[in-house]
Amino acid sequence: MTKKWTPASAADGVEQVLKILEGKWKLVILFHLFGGQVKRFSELEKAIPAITQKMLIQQLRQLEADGIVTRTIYHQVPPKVEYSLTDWGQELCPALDALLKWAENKK
Amino acid sequence: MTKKWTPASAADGVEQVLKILEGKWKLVILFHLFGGQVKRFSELEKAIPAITQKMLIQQLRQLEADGIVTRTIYHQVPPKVEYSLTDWGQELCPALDALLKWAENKK
DNA sequence: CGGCATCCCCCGTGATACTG
DNA sequence: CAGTATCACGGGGGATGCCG
Repeated sequence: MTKKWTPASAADGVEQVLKILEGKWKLVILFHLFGGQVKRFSELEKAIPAITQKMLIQQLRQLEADGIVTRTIYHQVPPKVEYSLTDWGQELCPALDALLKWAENKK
Repeated sequence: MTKKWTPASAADGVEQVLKILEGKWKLVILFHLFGGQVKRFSELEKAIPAITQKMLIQQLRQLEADGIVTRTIYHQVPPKVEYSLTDWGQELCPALDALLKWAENKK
């Protein structure tokens, strides 16, 4: 069943979501992790050449704080850190798919 | 069928969408217009007390430019302008619904 | 290799006052 | 009623350099 919204509460809810997705690079990062992919910090850097280290870290930390990505640290030399999506993060995929389909319908 | 994405193209597509939804007030406005509602400028002002005139206009203009809302002007005194969603704008509703449902699934 | 700190600039937002 | 114009500010984001 579709939930009952007031304009205010619905906008509030989606606003929370968009705040999570906000930030120039979050989506790019997410799409690189969708499908259960696990990537190292340096792999993400290579995959997204235009991003700066500062931004990559910052956005990853926010995604982590929001419970979307998981950070796994291997205490070894050289250091190794892997990023992957949480289950909840994976479930975001269909929602973004809906947005993409909507965008394609434009014309 | 689900479209085939490269991380880059998918991120690009959704980024365009988020750019459209961006802006502190767009979502609030949209939810006030969903379901075929037609609202006058002053009605939107009353419905969203915290917004300033400048912001309301600006966001409405951007939504209009993006093809999401329609602006109807009645040349009379006093002036009267009505805002409503385009068909494409209405179709955005289910996509936002998907985001809301995802957010509810958190915990 | 992975991450933090600092400086700086730009733009989105807000407050206020004025107009057709 | 439905805008436009102007000023001011705060924070997101970029560049660069240093640490464990």
